[in-house]
Amino acid sequence: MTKARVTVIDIAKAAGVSKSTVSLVLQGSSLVNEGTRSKVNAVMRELGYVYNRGAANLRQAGAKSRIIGVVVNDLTNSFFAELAVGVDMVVQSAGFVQFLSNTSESIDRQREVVASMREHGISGLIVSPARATDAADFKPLVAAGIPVVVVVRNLPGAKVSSIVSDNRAGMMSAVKHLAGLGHKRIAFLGGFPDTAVFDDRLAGYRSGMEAAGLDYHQELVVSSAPSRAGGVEAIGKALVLTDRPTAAVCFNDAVAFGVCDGLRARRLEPGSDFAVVGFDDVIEAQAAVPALTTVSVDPQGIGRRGAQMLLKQISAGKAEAETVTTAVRLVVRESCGAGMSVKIKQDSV
Amino acid sequence: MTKARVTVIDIAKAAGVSKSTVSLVLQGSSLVNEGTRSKVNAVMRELGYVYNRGAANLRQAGAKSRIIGVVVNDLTNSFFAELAVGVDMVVQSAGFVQFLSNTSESIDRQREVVASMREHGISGLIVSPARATDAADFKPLVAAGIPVVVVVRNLPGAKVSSIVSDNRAGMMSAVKHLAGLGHKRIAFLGGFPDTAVFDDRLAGYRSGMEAAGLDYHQELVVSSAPSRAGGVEAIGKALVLTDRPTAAVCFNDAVAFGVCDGLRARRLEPGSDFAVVGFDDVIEAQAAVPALTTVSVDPQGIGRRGAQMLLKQISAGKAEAETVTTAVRLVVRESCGAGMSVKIKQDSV
DNA sequence: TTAAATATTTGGAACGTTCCAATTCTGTCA
DNA sequence: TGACAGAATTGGAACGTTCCAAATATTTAA
Repeated sequence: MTKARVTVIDIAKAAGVSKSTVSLVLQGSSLVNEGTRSKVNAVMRELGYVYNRGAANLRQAGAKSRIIGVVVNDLTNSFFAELAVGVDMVVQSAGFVQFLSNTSESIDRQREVVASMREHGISGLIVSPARATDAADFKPLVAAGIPVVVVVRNLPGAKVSSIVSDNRAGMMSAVKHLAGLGHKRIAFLGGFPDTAVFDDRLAGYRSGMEAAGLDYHQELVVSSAPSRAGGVEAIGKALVLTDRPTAAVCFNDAVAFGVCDGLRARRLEPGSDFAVVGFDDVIEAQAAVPALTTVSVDPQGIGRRGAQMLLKQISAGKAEAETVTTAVRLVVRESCGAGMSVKIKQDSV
Repeated sequence: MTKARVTVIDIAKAAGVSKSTVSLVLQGSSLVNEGTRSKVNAVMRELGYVYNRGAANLRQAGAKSRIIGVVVNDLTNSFFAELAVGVDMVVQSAGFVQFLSNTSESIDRQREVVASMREHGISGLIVSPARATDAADFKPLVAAGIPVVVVVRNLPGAKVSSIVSDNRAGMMSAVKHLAGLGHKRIAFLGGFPDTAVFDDRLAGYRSGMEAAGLDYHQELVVSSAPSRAGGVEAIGKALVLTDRPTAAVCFNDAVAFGVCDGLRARRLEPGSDFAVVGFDDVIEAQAAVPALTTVSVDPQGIGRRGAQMLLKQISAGKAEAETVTTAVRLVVRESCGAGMSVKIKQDSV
């Protein structure tokens, strides 16, 4: 059953050449004679040779494992699944393979996973860090010359490359859109205030309000868990305000869905009675009823971009930390009140 | 920048012992003196030692890489993302890491990916094969003593373990449920007829009809792509039948969503005017309007189960091919006409 | 106090590859 | 024909670990 592995030496013997020659063939060297090459290849096929990257990697002693580590904080979220697919695309076509792990927002698990990947000799790492990740956590990696690209959530203070979507501009355009529909009291709902992403989106909200000539009211921003349940909670608080909002931008789509739930529970129809805009454009956003108006961030694109950046750093051998923010765009669907917009505008004219 | 790797020899030297002793410590052998062990550990921490699994694996020459390959045909589909998460859970807690790749239904890519994984010395493989995968494709792997577990789609003829959900029973219960609501003409919509999964589900449909004492009509089964678009197409064909169906079981949830779209396009409300039942219970199913009645298959559970099975085979060293079908359960929500059911039943009493 | 038993440690020799320096072929030119 | 350049090939010596058999240190029993 457990057949002895067929090695480069076996095939050398069978082909009547030396192991060095076989090795040369393996790496496609131009030094080897055409005839020899094809004979060796034939023998390899015949004996069912499989290349042992571990051994090769051992000798080459460098960052040549051709393995890319990918660590995400929540693979169940289709946003991150898409991201992983994007990474896989470019990584695969560059002849690398991807180690993928899920941390479920646990920093401990993240640490384990990263350590394990390191032991396996990854050539680079793409990570969407778990909440509250210490910026210094990836220090040893970069010190060892392993490029790291942080995506989605940035890690202020860490000297690594990162790709984040333009949270500020996205939220700003959402607010401006709502203002353009005639809304004056626009709430910002959901999200944990201690994260960089929250700060960016909130800043976008403020700029948007300002640009639309609307006042910023502290009570209109109500934070909560960035989840569906959090959305329900947030809209609940917002609706008891003496001067009720008529629209809301939400921290993300999950919150937005929760907000819709909460509205319905109070006999308000999202879209016609209250405008809601999400952020992320997850797959469910367009299938939902009403279809969610949201800021689309193209996670697959981020994945591809991050992978490209990482590969570039790997081949350059130099980890020049760069930060890019990717463009986002507002996708207008129904939840912002496409129909209602006309009515409001007529009223105000 | 590129620091010299610190090896077991370095730490041996620094700790004043031999490399063999360090190695013993590394594998937690009970042979080594407690004092020595802690000294060695201290030095390791101090010098920032990182274990080189490649080298270890090379020596151990066996299936001890602690890498599990996971290959899915469509990671964008949240069903498979969930599955991967399930695998990751058990694999990770057993101290393995997961190589994950996506084939996007391409057999070529699947071949590449599997070959690459093999070169990296995976200890085992979990795969949801791309459509039209040749059963013999995994022969070399098992011949080399690498356990393979096929999930979701089975590969008739391949001598590997597999886990599939109980497609037959699931579809049967769906049909029986609809029949119980008073429906007589129940269609089977969507799916490609050349797949094993299709055959199973169709068989379940037939048994269900039979059990309910309903006739099987060839024209009531209309196949199509197993996608949303396919669903639209299928319901279109079904509605022009002279003797229209009043309900449908669908190949999967995507088809079911398409069927709902198609119904609405014809001014029919899914649920009240026409009952539809899906299969898979993807995340969107419960958030949709109307919430989809569907057969829940717990992809994460399949992932966990598959991983356990694989790990068992790995540790046993023996690949006893076993096939398990996991239980499914019908989740009744709105799209089968929860409200309508009462009415129909009253009518028929 | 010594032999036997047990606990601990230790040098090599692998594992399968790549790299280097050196060697053996070719054919060409004088 | 001999010398020489280039093309093609080749035998070790790594790489960082584990394993084995053997050596050494420490106890225990008599």
